[in-house]
Amino acid sequence: MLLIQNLHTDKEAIKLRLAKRGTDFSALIDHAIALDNQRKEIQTQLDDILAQSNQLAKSIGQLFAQKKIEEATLLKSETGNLKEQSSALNEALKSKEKELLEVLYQIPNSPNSRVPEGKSEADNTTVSNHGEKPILSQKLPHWELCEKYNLIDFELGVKITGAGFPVYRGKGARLQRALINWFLDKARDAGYEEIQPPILVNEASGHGTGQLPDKEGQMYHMPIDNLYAIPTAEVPITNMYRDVILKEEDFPIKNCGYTPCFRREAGSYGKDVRGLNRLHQFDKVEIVQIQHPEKSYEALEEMSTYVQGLLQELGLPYRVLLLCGGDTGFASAMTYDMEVWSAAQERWLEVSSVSNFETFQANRLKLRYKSSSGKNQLAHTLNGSALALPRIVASILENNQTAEGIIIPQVLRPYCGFDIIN
RNA sequence: GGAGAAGUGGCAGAGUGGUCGAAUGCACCAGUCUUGAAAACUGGCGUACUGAGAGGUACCGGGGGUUCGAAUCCCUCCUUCUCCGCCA
Repeated sequence: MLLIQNLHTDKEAIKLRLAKRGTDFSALIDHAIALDNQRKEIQTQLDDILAQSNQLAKSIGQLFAQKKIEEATLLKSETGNLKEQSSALNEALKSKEKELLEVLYQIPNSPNSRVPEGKSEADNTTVSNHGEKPILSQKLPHWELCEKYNLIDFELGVKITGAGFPVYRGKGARLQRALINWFLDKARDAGYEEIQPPILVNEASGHGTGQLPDKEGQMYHMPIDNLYAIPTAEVPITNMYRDVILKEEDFPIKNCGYTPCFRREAGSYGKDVRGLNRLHQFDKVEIVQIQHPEKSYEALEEMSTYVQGLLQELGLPYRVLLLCGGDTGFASAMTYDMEVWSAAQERWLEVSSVSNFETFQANRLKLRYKSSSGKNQLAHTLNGSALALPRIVASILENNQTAEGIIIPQVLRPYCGFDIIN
């Protein structure tokens, strides 16, 4: 959520930056400012009435103490009017605040100046390309390879749960475990503290990172206890810092965590959901940083470099995209996507998204730090996948297929305990 | 799941309807003293909204209520502790 104070002071600049998303948010911003001005006015009136009430109550108290019952009773009769006014104003204030919040919830983060203008993924900038696309004699898509080598059983998952809940078995399961462990070890080496968070979160956490209220339909919800299955470890890990005031020397905070992730993916169809391309349950190692505002873009680059290092070690051809305004996530100010080449599908698959949210999340989270001047200021939050498993697996299987079997990347062999799937 | 007790500032802890945003102690910050430190002394020491400022308002686990007035009374939810039950 954008800061209403910033909308007051930087209105035009923010409008200009938001325009890069390809949608005009001017009207919403003007509306928000108008609502906030109305809110302030009501607030001032209410404060004034409450001040009068408090004064009166104090006087009544004193009169009672002095046993001046009659005078006190007289004053009491004056309070009715004030009470009516204050409860009316209070209601007006609450509804105005709610109205304002609803408008603010609709305004996405304002993109960083380096973010290119554009409406859709077609307008993303390719920052770099790495590695060679393999030339294969046989090109089986990963879902056929999974069946051939009995690695992942999609239909068994349908039987047990439903589409998008695959069953990993044998070397398929071991490869999963190997990837998770390798990712976590690499993250730890890079200075990230390993976290094992809960994978069910409460409503407050959903609001903290912005999944609620707008993306409610994308999460699995357990109404009996009003808990949500996390769509990413970002939710529980970032929420560790909800309502926290950090010291400046606490920066940077670097956390990583492996969790299963659950996404309803309502509305997806076709080739996008084939095989491992899009699942309802998948595994991911996430990296999260809480940073000083002056250091957050440095951190973004560092995280991008880190993720690319993983892809290089896995030997997967990949490209880095700087997302355009329209494709940048709602809460993000700037996002790099890493996509790996899927040799049999002959398409790029997104395996990581590294974003700087600046204060957008911190504002909702009330995640602040005490600056050297002693003032509490919002921190910056960043996160990225490092990495999401399914598409990495798809890419390894497809790119490394040979007549003899699927060659396991060197770095994973000690973790897998085998070097080929055949 | 059942029964009981409790939740107050960074921590400890007083406060059971009226000058209480909250005593006191510890911690912390600044100053005095000291070559320096410690001790002692003096002062400061929560967050948010609002206002140019003085100030005003809200917050004593969350929400709601009673009252002229609530940390204090009532309802409800959450959390913690003790006992019982169940259980990886």
